[in-house]
Amino acid sequence: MSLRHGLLGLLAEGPASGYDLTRRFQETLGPIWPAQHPQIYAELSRLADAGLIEVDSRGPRGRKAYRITDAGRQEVRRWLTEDEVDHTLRIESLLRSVFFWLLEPEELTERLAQEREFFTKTAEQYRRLADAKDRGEYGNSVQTQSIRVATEAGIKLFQALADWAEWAATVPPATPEKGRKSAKRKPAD
Amino acid sequence: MSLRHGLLGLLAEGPASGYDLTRRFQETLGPIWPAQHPQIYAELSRLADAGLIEVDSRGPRGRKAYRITDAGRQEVRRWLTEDEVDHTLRIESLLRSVFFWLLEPEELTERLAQEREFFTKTAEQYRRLADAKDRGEYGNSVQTQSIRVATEAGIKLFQALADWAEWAATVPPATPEKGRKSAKRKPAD
DNA sequence: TTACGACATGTTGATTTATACATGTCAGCA
DNA sequence: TGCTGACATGTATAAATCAACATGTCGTAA
Repeated sequence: MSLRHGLLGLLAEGPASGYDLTRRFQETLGPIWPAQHPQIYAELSRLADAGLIEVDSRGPRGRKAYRITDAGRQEVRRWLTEDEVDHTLRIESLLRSVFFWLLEPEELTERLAQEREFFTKTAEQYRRLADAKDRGEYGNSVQTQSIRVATEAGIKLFQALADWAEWAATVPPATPEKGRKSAKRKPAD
Repeated sequence: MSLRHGLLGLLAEGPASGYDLTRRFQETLGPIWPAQHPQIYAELSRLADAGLIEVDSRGPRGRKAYRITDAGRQEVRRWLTEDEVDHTLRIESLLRSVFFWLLEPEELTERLAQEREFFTKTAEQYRRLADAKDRGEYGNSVQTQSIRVATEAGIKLFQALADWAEWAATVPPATPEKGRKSAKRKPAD
């Protein structure tokens, strides 16, 4: 249900078409909340049916821009203030790390180096974006400021992951079963 | 497809039943890769059909423990070494932060305080777990060491988010449209 | 003028994930 | 003995997501 509210939130800034929203979801929100255009168009129809948005204008090439309604504005605010935040993450890198013991030391080193590079680069990107915003390149509307705050999260998050990959590479390879009894599990019950 | 490999990875440690695996997905992997039991049982059937796992033993109450096959072991390793990591995240907290400008300053303060508390607590939990592991409470098998590494990611990740929430609370509330022109967007095209 | 690429919106089907329902077993205790 | 709660596995249904297909418009540059 977050896509629904994400769309409403973006439309609270001003009218936009499905195409616009798709681009913003891919460019700005892509790393934190991916969404493809079929899902977006479908959700826009549902939002319109529910009266939370309405067609604002029709442009060339069948372009339809939607505008948020009062009910819609109320609904985003309700979401932000009343709905519980779902803190579930889904990070494939971390899932994989649980199985690192299956890799040979060299394979692990290689993998961690790749991960570290990716995370470092991504953190860099966010840092550059934040700098541009701090220089005022995107104006200083309230919306821009919120995105600046979100960007800071991106920086800190990816920097943390980069630090993690660096740290993980320093962990000495486990000497399997060093005289200790293995973690072999017998079936419970 | 990650659930499939997650299950294979867990089974690489030793035989386990759907029930066991469900618990481990909820307890250990829950925060980084959620999965409910219907999905797990279904995937186990598919894995068995594919010959990547097989029934190891049958216990009381219809309990079926699965064992990974050689093909399965090969498949997890292939996944870890050859498949590209999907770095897409999905973080509702961050999605919401893009819309913070819709909140009154007091509402925002409240929200950020809640977020910070949650992230701090979670980081704490991981830290305690890591300490216990470092004291050797879980033995020192290679598997335990991998989980220790994953735990470190949890610590760093949630600490970064906690720091972010703390930092965000210090950002002065934007004075909307201070003589500058608004970010109101006209429909492109 | 015609061909191309960007714009723009949709449908279809497959896969994945989540929620709710349903069933039965076994251990321990009252 | 009968009840309860944890164990254990599944099905059914709905919702969310993704990949692929499909269609048509408009501007522009060769």
